[in-house]
Amino acid sequence: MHGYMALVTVTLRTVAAAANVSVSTASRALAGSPLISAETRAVVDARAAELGYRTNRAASALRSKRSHLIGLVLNNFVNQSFHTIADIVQRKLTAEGYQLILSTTDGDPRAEESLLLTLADHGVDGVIIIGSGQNAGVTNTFLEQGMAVVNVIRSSRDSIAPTVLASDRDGAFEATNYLESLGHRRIGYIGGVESADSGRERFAGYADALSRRGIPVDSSLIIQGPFTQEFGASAMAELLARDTGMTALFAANHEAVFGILPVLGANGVRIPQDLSLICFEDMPLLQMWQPPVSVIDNGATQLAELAVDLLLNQIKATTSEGSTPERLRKLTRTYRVGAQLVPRSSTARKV
Amino acid sequence: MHGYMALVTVTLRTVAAAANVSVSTASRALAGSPLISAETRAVVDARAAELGYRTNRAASALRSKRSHLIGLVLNNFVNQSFHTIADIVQRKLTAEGYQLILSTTDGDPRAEESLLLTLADHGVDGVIIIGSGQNAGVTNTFLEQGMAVVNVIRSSRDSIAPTVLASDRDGAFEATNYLESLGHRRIGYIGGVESADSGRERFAGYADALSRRGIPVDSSLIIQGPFTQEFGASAMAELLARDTGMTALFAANHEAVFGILPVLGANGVRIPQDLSLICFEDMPLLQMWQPPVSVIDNGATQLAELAVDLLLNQIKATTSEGSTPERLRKLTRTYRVGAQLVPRSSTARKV
DNA sequence: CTGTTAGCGCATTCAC
DNA sequence: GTGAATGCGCTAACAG
Repeated sequence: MHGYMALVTVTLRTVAAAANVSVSTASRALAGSPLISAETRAVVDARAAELGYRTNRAASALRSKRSHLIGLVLNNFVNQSFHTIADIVQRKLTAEGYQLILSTTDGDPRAEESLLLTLADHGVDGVIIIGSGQNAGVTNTFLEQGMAVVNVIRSSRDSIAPTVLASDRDGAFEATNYLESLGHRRIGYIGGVESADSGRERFAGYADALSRRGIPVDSSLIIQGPFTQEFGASAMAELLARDTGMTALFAANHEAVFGILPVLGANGVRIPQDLSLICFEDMPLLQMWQPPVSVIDNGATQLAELAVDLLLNQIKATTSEGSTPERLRKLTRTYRVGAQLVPRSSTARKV
Repeated sequence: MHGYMALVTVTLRTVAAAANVSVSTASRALAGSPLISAETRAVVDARAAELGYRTNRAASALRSKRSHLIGLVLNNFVNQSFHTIADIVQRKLTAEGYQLILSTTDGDPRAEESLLLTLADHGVDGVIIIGSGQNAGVTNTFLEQGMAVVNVIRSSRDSIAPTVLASDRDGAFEATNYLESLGHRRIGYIGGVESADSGRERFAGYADALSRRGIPVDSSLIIQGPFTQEFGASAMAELLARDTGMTALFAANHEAVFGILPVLGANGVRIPQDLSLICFEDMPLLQMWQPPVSVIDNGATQLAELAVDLLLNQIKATTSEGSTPERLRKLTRTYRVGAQLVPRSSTARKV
C-alpha cells in the first residue's frame, strides 16, 4: 500500500493504463456509472486503490461544474447559534462528500457581497447564508446560474431562495405567556433593535402575549438595543434603576445576556426570588448558571439540518433538471422551525 | 455596471478580446506581471472591471497548483480555544485572499487521515492542524509535495512541520504558584489525561510548583480524566466528598470546567471563601461567573495568528524556492506562545 | 458497454 | 512587451 506515499501524481490516465482501459472508462467506473460492466469496474477500482488514486477536484470542477464545495456565510463567531449551525452544517456536508468553506462578514453587506463573489470564484455548489438581506441580487443570480442557495435565520426581502427561520414571534410569545402563567404582570423586556427581523418579531411576541391577557405594554419596562454584551449590561442597570415593580424579565437579545447576568449578580438580585428570568436561545452558560436559566430554545440544530437538506435537494435537482424559471419559482418558500420552552430554575411563581 | 449580472460567463478570453490583446497578455496584466506595459495593464484592468471578470479558481488551481484554499482541521467545535482559532484564522486568511475549509475530526485519527486526503484532493495550499498526532506520515508527504503544514496546540511526534504550542507546563506552574503565593497548601487538581500533551504538561507544571515549595504531591487531591463536562462534574463531586482539607483548586481540564462549576454551586461551596478557584483557558463564561473566575489565558489568539503567519510564509517560500529537502529540514521547529495569569475574584488569600 | 475526441479556463513556456 | 501554443486532469458528447 503506497497511496499518498507516491510522489508521482497518479491521475486517471495512470489508473486507466494499469487497468487496460481508456481514461473515460476509468472515469465512468470510478464515478459509479451504470454503463460499466461489473468486471471492468472491479478491475478499475482495484487498480485505483492500489495506486492510491485520488480525483483532482480542481480538474473535476473545471470540467463538470461541480466542486463539492459549499460556502457558509456567517455574521460572526460569537453567537452560540452560529457555532451550532457551523458544526452541524460541517458534519452533514462532510458525510455527503462536501467540504465547507466558512467565512464571516461582521454583518457588513459589502464584505458579504465580496465574499459571495469569491465563493463563486471557487465554484461552490451552494451557499448557506446567515446574511444581511442586502445581497439578494447576487444570490438570485447565483440561483439562475445553477448554484444552490439557502437563507437561514435572517430573511432577505427579494431573495428567491428558500429561507429557514426560527420562530421568533412564537417563541417570545411562549416565553412571555409562561411568565404570565406564573402570575407575573410586570414583565421587563430587553431585546434587539426593531430593524432586525429577530428583534422586531420577538418584541411582537412579547407585546401580543401581554395584550392577550390585557396587560398594558409599559415602555418603562422595555429597552431595545444592539446585539452586544455592553448594551445588555447598561440596559439591565437602567431597568433596575427605574424601580418599575418588575418581577420578571425576558432577555430576548442573546448577546446582551452576557451583560445582563453579571449586572444582576453584582446588584445582588436573587433569581428567581427577586426576579424571574427567561432568555432566548440556549447555551451551555445558561444551563450551568446558578440557578440554571429557563430558555426558549430556538432550535439551531434543526435550523441547520433543514438548511443543509434544502441545499442538498437543490443541488440534486439542478443536476438533473437544470435551473428552469419554473423550478426557481417553486424554490421560494419560508420554513419555520418551532421554538421550545425549556423551563429551568430561574423562573418561579410570583409571590 | 453589470458585473455578476452577466449570465454569459466572462472568461479571460472575453476580457482579452475586449482589450484587443492576447489571452496571455490579459492573464499577465491581471496577475500584475512586471512584463506588461502600464497602458496595456490599464486597458485590461478597465475591460475586466467593466465586464465583471472573475478568475475561475478551479481553472487557475488546475494550471498553477495554487487553489487559494486553506484547510483547518479541528477536533471539535466545543472548546473555546478552537472557536477563537477558527475565527482568527478565517479573518487573517480572507484578508490575504485565501478561503478557509473547516472540518472537524472528533479526535479520530482515521477520520483525520481521510479528511487530510480530501483536503489534498481540493488542492489546498496549506493546512493548519489541531490534530491527533497520528498522521505525520500524511502531512510530511504533503510538505514534500509542496503543501504548507502547521501543527497547532497538539504536537505530532514525527511531523517535520512547524508546531505552535501553548505553554501548558509554564501556565500550570504559574497557576499553582499563584495559589501558593496566596497561602494555599492543599491545592486540588482536576485535569486531563496524561496521554494528552496538555494533560501531561499541565500536571507537570502543577507538580513542579508544589515541589518547588516542598509541598507534597498528594494523590487524594488529584483527579485526571477525559475532556468532558461529565468527568468534571464527577471529579468535583468526588473531590468534595473526600474531605481532604483542600482550600484551592486548579481546574486544568477546560471541558471539565463546565461540570465543575455547577457542582460547586449545587454544593454551596463559596468562592473564594471556602475554595479558591483558577482555571486554564479563558472564556466568556468565566469572566461573568459570580464571582469572576481567575484564569490562565493560553493565548489562543496569538496561537492562531502565529500559525497563520507560519503557514503563509511557507506558501511564499514554496512558491519561490520549491520544497527542497534542506528547506523542509529548516521548517521543523517548535514555537511556544506564553501563557498569562489573569487574576479575578475567584482566588483569595487563605484565611 | 467502451474508446475517441474535445474542451472546461487558465498560466506558462517558447518564440518574436 | 506581447502573442501563439500547450496542457494541467478530468468529464461528457459522440461514435461505435
